[in-house]
Amino acid sequence: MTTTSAKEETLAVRISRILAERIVAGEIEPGTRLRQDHVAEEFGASHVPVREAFRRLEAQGLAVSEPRRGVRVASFALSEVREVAEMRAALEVLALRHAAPHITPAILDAAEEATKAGDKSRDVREWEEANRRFHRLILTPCNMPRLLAAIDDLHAASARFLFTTWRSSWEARTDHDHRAILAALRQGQADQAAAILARHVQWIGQRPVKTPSGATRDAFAIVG
Amino acid sequence: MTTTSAKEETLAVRISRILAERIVAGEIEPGTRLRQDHVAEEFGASHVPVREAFRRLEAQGLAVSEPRRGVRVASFALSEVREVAEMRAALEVLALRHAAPHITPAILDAAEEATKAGDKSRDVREWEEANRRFHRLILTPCNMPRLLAAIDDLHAASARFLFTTWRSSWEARTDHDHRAILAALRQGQADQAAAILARHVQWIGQRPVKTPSGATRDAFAIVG
DNA sequence: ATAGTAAAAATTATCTATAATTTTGAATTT
DNA sequence: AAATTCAAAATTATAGATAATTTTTACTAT
Repeated sequence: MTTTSAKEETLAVRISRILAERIVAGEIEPGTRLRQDHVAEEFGASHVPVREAFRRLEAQGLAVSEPRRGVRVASFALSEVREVAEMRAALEVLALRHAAPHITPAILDAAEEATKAGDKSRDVREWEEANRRFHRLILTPCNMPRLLAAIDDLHAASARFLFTTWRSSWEARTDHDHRAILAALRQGQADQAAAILARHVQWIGQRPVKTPSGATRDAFAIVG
Repeated sequence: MTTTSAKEETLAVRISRILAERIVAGEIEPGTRLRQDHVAEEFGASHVPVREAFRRLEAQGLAVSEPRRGVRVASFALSEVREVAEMRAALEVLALRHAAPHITPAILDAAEEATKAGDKSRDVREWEEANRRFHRLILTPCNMPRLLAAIDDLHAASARFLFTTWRSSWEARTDHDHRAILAALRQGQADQAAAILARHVQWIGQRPVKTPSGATRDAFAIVG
């Protein structure tokens, strides 16, 4: 997600950001058509910036577009969840390898705080926010903007799967992986930390879930 | 204009593809402003599809856009070249691991052909085409569309660096890495193939080069 | 001469309007 | 009753026009 300053944000960027949040949160079901005039009306805009927003969502993998047939919310199969998880593992490991030498004790403390916040979380949304904060904290020092942007998009996709599955039912749990990663980093064992991270990100849960429309289907989520 | 497009390709897609080719080929220098009305006029279109094309280029990392200040061709520093190379290594290794079990002898033969074509190439463009064909052939069987799309974008970025550097001066050379990768795959040694691929993709050459505007600067390129 | 400032030109971002295409739904036929 | 066809409605894609902003240029003052 390319974040521009809130004030100097173009209309297309704002629209795409808000639509992305809704799709990730599971408020709009996969396959739902996004109709440009409806979206335009909602935001009090014309459809030109809406179309640009659609192109952004498309690039993020949150929407798919067919010429002359419009745009719909991207669907996802188990295979795609796995794909995103494996890509995250590969890229986060790369980022951590480069970040490790630049991670300060202050960063590790902040990451510890994020882990605690995750353990205390009351719902999925809270947990996801803390989890993303943890990952961002330990990866950002790699100083590779393109890599971090790619990881951000994959995180959004992961969060989508997560929210779809644990929409209402959520019970806090202590995140042993996060603590193990921090312990390894504190001891300067970057390889060990990377290995745990790789496994951690690919943890996939699976359970039946109710869709917003009432149907029941098999769902799954990455929880790392 | 006559909107009877022979293909089912939208105008925005065609414009972004052609602009991407130019940027990758080094025909437009980094930092050059892309002015929507000029582009629109050239393609005989209005600026709406042009703006959409710009959003696509932005997502591919080939252009950068600032609100109200327009879009310019993305510049690149050595650090960014390295970043792309490392991302490619991480993702191509992942793709190869999944592709390996599904690679048939016919695919390996085709990849061998691509390698030979690369060895015979008379200019960079020819070599790059053969090189990309080789990588696509051995990676496509992984059957992970999102991963392959990400790799494609990284290839485009790599090609950009390559063309900038070896624009005119090119001498063919036999690609030992490609042959070693194929040999390992023929013997069912996927890990070995992946290891060579990872190193191969990160090979970075460095040399002084003349820019289109006449200046001389240090350039570099991934050649794998 | 150089720096600062204001008017002019160019450019971006958006809106309104129009053409083309697809989807929907009813009427007709098998 | 099911399938097919054709017209109407909805929707997408593009064009043309307008307002806002930035960049450039020219002018003035030091």
